[in-house]
Parts: sequence; C-alpha cells; structure tokens
Amino acid sequence: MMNVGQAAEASGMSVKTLHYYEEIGLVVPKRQENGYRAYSETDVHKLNFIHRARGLGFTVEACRELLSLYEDRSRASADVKAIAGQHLEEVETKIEELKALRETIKDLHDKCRGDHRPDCPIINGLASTTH
Amino acid sequence: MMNVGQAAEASGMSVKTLHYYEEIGLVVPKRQENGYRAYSETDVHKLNFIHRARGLGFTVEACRELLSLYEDRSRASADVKAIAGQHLEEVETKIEELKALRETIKDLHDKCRGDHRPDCPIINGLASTTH
DNA sequence: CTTGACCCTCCTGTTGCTGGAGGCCTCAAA
DNA sequence: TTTGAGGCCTCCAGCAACAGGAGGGTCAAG
Repeated sequence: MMNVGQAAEASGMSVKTLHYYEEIGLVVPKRQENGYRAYSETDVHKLNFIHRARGLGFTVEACRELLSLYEDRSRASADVKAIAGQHLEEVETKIEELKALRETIKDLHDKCRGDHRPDCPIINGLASTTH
Repeated sequence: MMNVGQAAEASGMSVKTLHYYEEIGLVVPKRQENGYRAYSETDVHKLNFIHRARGLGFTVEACRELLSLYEDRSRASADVKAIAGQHLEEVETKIEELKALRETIKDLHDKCRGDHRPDCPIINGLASTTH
C-alpha cells in the first residue's frame, strides 16, 4: 500500500494528476483510516499503464477503454487494435496538416527579409484576402 | 457598419467567436444606440486577418502581437519574422514528436494480429515496464 | 513539543471557444 | 395592431487534462 506521493513517484506522474484520475473514476484507490489514499500494487500497475498510453498520445478516455480491455482477459485483440488504429490515423492526419502548415509559414518566413524596414510579406500575406 | 451576425459571416467566424474576441479585447467594436455591436470596415479587416492567422496555427496571443505589428506602419519586418520563426520551430518540433509517436504506435499496431484471441502486443507493450 | 513534510478538500485558472437560458429589439406579414 | 420569427443582448456552464494555491489535518523525528 502506497500513499499518493509514493504512487506518484512510482508511476512518474504528479500527485495532482492522481487526484484527477480518481475524480474522473479512472483509478480510484481505497482509503486508509486517516483518510489518506491507499494505492495497491494493481493501482500502481494501472497508473504505469496509463502513463505510457498517455505518453503515446492516447486521450484519457481512450486510456479508460484500453484499461478495461487490459483488465478483461477474454477480450479480443481486435478490439484493442481498433482503438490503436484509430489513434494512428488521427496522428497521421495531424502530421499531414502540420506539414502543410509548415510549408505555408516557411514560405512566408523565407520571403521576409527580416530587416528594419516595414515592408513584410508575412503581414501582407495575412492581410490579403486571397487564400 | 455591420452588426455581429454580418461581421461573423464576412469574416468566416461564428458570432460566439466574435463575442469572445471582444471579451479578451482583441477586436472591440463600437455599440449602436440599441446596444448592438457595430463592426467597422477596419474591424472586419482585422477579423479576417485573425481568421487567417489562426488558420495557420498562430495562438490568439500571437495574433494579438501580429495585429499590433500589422497596425504599426513603422514596425520592422524583423519583428514579424521573429514571431513567425518561433511558430515555425514549434510546428517543426511538433511534427517530429508526432512522427516518433506514429512509429511506436504503428509498431504495436502492426504486431497485433487483431483477431478474436486475447493475446495482444499493444496491451502487452503498454503493460510492460520497459520503455 | 515543535517543526517540517506529507496529506486532505475545495476553488480558481489555463486555451479558445461552444451551447444554452432568459430576455430585449426589430421588422414584416396578417 | 398584434404577433411571430428572427436577430441581438448578458451571463453561466462546460469541454481536456490537469496545475496551483488556500486553509487545514496528520505524522514522524528531534
């Protein structure tokens, strides 16, 4: 049994984050007599699981799903794969969007002399109604 | 003079968004006698400017800076270039992060058979303490 | 017995809006 | 002239995913 500070340390997250996860019912520890949170080994495993999933960009709600699949020993791997696949698509879409963005900004950025004179293609680009 | 609905239409943003921009002091229209917002031509130009800058991923605060530079006819283009350059770096960093993310998720995703059996490398990967 | 490190709950703030409630204002049709 | 449909107004709540702080209880060491 760990109290919240130790569980935070062990899982690499902040105390505030663990409070939050309890509040939203993601990982709800038991309580000691004095009211302190008591995290079990299992709780800490879950926290580590979540920590890694969050690090991979899964939303907290996706973590909740993954966690319930993690705990369901009879679940099909297809269910998990579906969630991961969807997330993968989202990430790929985001990358493409950002790449397009980069090109546009880079373009404006490159065209700007960046000197003390007021003429600036970036500003002009943003002000023009084309695009 | 346009009222808020027309200004929203003209700038391609929602009425709520214009309310918000007024609240944060970004574009503050005058008022008509009846209390309705009265957007001038200049206001609408600014809104269009902001709309495009936001579309390029500039934060609202960056928009505020760009806008003040936009209005300052004597500003140096270097000032604008600096903001754009910083944003460019952020975007590039984000792209790299997402690419790394994609590889990791793709890896797990590819390894998972995605059938009805419970064994799943994705879950295993998230549950293992390595990485 | 006191000090300092924990722990607790509750509230606010973050970013950039969106949606809704409750209530005027305005214009055109009946 | 009334009535109905829009629009407009302000204020409040909420989204994600926490962080920070106030104000207070608890615990172990010196």
